[in-house]
Amino acid sequence: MEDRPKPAGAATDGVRIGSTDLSATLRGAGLRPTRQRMALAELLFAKGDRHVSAERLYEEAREAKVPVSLATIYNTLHQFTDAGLLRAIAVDSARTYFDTNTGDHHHFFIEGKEEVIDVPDDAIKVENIPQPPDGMEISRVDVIVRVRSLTNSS
Amino acid sequence: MEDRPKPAGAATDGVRIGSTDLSATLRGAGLRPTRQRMALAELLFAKGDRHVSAERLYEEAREAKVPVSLATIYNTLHQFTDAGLLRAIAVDSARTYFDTNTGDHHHFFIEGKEEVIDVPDDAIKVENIPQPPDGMEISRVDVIVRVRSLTNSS
DNA sequence: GTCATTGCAAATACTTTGCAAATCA
DNA sequence: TGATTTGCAAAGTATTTGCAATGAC
Repeated sequence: MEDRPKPAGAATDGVRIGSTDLSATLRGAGLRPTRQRMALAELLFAKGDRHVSAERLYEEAREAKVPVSLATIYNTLHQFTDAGLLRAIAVDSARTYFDTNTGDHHHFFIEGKEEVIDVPDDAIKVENIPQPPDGMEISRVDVIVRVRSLTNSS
Repeated sequence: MEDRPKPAGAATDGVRIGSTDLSATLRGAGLRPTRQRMALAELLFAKGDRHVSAERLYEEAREAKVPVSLATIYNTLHQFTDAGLLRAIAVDSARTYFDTNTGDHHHFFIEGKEEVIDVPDDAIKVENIPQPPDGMEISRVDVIVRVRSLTNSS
């Protein structure tokens, strides 16, 4: 486990990453702005909010001619997540999706297409969240609205 | 894929399985009441609402001296799920949990212990669920309240 | 007896890890 | 230069599948 250092100065929730100053952002997160981290950050944050799997980001990196291995993709995604630049979402017990929007919001999960998209406008409100079990505190509340296409019924 | 037949007469949501009539329940779901299906159904439904992983059920079966293979555990869990006797929950992108309560309710997920428990009383209400994307219908809304112990902070 | 079901072992999908080579400050 | 990071290949974990043997009716 010599990879994946816990960054000291982790960013706080809801940070928005500009398409510039990536270098500074990485440094602020305690991560050296290396070629692959810069390139991956660019891919992740340049296009607005996204939900990517490791494999998808790997493909995009290949398409963009960014030299990077799948192992590095995984390491980087986790480093970014630990740094608060990404958020991991568990919708599908098969792969992990990483969300570039770390703010408070919820998701649609499109069954069949295995795709995650944001619920717009943060419309959803969850009421009456119960007391967590004894000695526990709530770390996050996730709402997943699973949808399927009206045709092509599974 | 000669295993895992889609049962014809799938049970409707919210069915409660009594500790008896397992045989009839299985038949009703289009599944032959075989030794292992009966035994697994017994393990699953006799003790009230539970959230089990395949591996956990496998252990329980071994402890109960039920002769069954892990492959059959997986097949059976999926057959029961397709039949509406179980519900699969994705909380942790690592393993799938199966819930014996198929009714409308939500979950706590205890980080660290990797354990799923029901939110009591169906207290949670989700408001303002937005329109699904075009040509899509909502199949389910899942709320996961992630909790962690106050001590032992991760 | 026939067809569904089971179990094994091999295969698959995703993710992690050890370690040597390359890179960054 | 010295510490971090990368990449490869191997390992690991959860799950699925092919197919011969077994079991249900």
